[in-house]
Amino acid sequence: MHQHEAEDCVRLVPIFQTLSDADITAIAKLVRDQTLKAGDFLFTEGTLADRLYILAHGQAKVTQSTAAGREQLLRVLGPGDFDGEGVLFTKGEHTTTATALTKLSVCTISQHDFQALLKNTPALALNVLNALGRRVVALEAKTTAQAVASVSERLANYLVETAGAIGKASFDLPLKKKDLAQYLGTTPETISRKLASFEAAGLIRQSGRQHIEVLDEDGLALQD
Amino acid sequence: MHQHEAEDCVRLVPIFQTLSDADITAIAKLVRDQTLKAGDFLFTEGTLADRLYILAHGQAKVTQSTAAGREQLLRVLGPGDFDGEGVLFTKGEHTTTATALTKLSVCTISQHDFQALLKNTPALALNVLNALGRRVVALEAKTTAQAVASVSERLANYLVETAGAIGKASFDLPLKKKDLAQYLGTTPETISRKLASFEAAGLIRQSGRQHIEVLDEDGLALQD
DNA sequence: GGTATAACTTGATCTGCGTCAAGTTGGCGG
DNA sequence: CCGCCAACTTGACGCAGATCAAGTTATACC
Repeated sequence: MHQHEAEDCVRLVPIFQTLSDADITAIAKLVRDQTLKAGDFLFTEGTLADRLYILAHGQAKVTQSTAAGREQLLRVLGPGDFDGEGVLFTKGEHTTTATALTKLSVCTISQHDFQALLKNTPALALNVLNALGRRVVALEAKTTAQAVASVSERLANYLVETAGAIGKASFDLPLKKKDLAQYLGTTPETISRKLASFEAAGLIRQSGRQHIEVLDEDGLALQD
Repeated sequence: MHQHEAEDCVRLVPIFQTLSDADITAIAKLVRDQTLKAGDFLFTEGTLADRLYILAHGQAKVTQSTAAGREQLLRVLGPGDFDGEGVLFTKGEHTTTATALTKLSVCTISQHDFQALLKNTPALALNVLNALGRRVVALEAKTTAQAVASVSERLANYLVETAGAIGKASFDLPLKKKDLAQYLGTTPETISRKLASFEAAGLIRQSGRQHIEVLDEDGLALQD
């Protein structure tokens, strides 16, 4: 059962997906898996980074905080996402904190084992390069948006993207407003106000705590 | 001479540095090198990304712009830095623009050749992973700083870092104020004012257009 | 070495959004 | 089904920093 969990986890992850069955079984043996409940930490800023974390089920958020104590949400991990690439280069400390948003299961591989894997499995190294490449592109886009776009723009854009990712115009926000605020680099109050004004403008409809219906995607796209 | 340039270029680059002489000579044969003058583009957003760019001499800036037309400076490339990792994964378009800041020479390798290199040289793949890992960490830090720190903080921090990187308290800014403003996510006017106020507070001394002397590093570090 | 021009400075004004504070609501545990 | 509490909303206010405008240097080029 445990073993089975581990193999599931390995099969789920894009960076392992193109590998042979034999490779996957071998990797599964190196994997340790654990279950966390919402609010638990996968790892925290400043601690030794010596394992790679792979999410099997559930969601987690990755944050970073400044001396001033404010926190920025960098990305949300879903099933198949991984983090902890501090492991990949010079052994060092985590520069971010990962917190479970839901009950979740996560698989980990030690730095040592993962580096050995990379050496023996060239295809894996390419897969990881691809994944990191995408991370860089996504982060660059986020940095740019943060710096040059207004909160309205960022929020409107987020709604359109999320609707697109989910595939329909009516959906539940995957994040609490507080987390969404951290993600967009603003405050819950401002999120509230902007959503209210979008609704007043007939661009969206809100109901319940988290439910949003996008009525006018084009209108949202041209929010200043 | 041309060949010599190429080999220089390959030797300069950290991702190639741990490789054997034989490998380096082989790689140098795949490299194409060119010279650009300040203001020229290495590549532009939206064009096909099919080469890896490695800076041999000079400096370049990497920027990204939004629909609204505003531009964000993501990073400055110096000798040995590389970019264009769009090449590394699914063939796609550049999501950023790179512009020469000075006269510079750059070496490029085609996607095809680079992927072949990666397959045949496992050590190279690891080096590239390390470099990308560092890029991710740096970008995460930049995103966080952008979102939660004031302009004063970001500017003060930039001055301290730059002084540290150069190794002395008195140095020339490597960037025009306009570019520095784009990098820090603000405007040239604000940079001017903040520098003036740092000088008034006795934290720095300015002379000429670009010259800065850091007088009180600790004082800068605790700018709000 | 003078002068044209981009780079920068300084000032005045305006505004988005953060902050603090005081409600209000939804949903879950008992 | 009720009451409690975190999550959210709404309002009032202030300020960092953007913007617009009008000088004031530097530096590069003839």
